[in-house]
Amino acid sequence: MPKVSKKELIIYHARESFSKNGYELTTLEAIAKECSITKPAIYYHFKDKATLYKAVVCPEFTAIALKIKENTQMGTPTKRLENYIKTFGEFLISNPSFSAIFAREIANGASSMPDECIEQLSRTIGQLISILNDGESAKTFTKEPPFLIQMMIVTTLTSYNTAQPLREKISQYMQNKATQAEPNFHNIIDALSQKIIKGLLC
Amino acid sequence: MPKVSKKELIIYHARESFSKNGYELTTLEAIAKECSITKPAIYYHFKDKATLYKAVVCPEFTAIALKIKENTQMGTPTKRLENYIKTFGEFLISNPSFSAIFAREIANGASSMPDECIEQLSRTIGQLISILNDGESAKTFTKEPPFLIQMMIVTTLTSYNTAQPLREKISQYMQNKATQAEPNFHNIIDALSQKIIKGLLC
DNA sequence: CCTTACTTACTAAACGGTAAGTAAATTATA
DNA sequence: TATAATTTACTTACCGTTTAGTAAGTAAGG
Repeated sequence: MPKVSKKELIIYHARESFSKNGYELTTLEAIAKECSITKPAIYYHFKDKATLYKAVVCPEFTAIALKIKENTQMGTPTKRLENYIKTFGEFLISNPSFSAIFAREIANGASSMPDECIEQLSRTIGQLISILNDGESAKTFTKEPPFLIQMMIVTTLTSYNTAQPLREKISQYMQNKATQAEPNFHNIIDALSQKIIKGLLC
Repeated sequence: MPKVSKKELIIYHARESFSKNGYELTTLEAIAKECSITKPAIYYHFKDKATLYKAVVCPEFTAIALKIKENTQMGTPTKRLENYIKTFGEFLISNPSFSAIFAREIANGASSMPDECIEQLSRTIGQLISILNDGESAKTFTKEPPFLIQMMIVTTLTSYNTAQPLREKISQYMQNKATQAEPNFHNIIDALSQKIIKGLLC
């Protein structure tokens, strides 16, 4: 029996809606309905819509930053980079709302991203930079712009998730091409990891 | 003296706003103001907001599909793939509004993308599939999910553009790390192209 | 009796879209 | 060729709905 407070319930349904519909198309009325309460009840727990949004996204950015840090401390640069990519990918699997929220934030230039999240993101990228630098020093990696590598990892994976409906629509236009079975996301993570590491090796 | 019709002027300013603010936060009133006309004048030229949006995005998708086709017909699979990536990248440079619009469409699962654009996108991906297949047959490329490669190319490049404000914010949190000069976008295209091709080679 | 956790009822503003009118250009007609 | 009719390209004024946010009231628990 999950003993979840009403506040957490609101956050849960808000996350679903922000992920599915985006910030603008999410209405507090709809969230309230999902929670079987009324809209002003949300205002009892949260100052306004933007604050609710923060309550939705900040924990996710904090969690991913923590996991990345935990999983990319030890081993060779290659192994650490592999773990970086896999940790991020696995996080997207266990937090299905995150891909869409993150992809929209990037598309919007992070204009509405709370500072707290940006700080967590910097930590994550700082970790990536340290891995790339170590790999460079050890002459295993070539020198590349770290932010490009970050984008290759995170936007490829998040967009692969959000673009699933697009893939389905596109495959309808591809009658001629053989419709191969869609790889599952674990395979996509592995394939991306291999491609990026191979691309970086000296 | 650029002889541009009022209709084209509306499309121009609409593109600017859709790119900068997204579909929901773009108001017809604001577009009208930019054109020095009134809102109903827009309705004289376009049925509704969605139709105006189509008029903004469809030409871009058609143009990129055409350019890709033109530039990736001849040469070795490696050269064709390089051209695919570079053509896409150069298109983003000459069409600065496109990155944000495209990135948002992907983030939204292309739910509001006109069928016409999806058809153009399918053509583009069809072209990529043919390059990858040829490379596979020639034993130069390993077999990879084409859609993953497509995402690695297009979302990395579009997001690299849209994420520029984010990069600036992040660099403020990175006092300790040396702030290396930001590579220009041509270099990013080259670097991505090399990484992807290297990752795909047998 | 006071705080918690709400509900009902409401306001204000924004925004997509429309109705109706009009000046200027274009075309048809006498 | 002068004039009447029509179309083009708008404007002013407005409507209806949606939605964030608020004021005020209330039932339950400590």
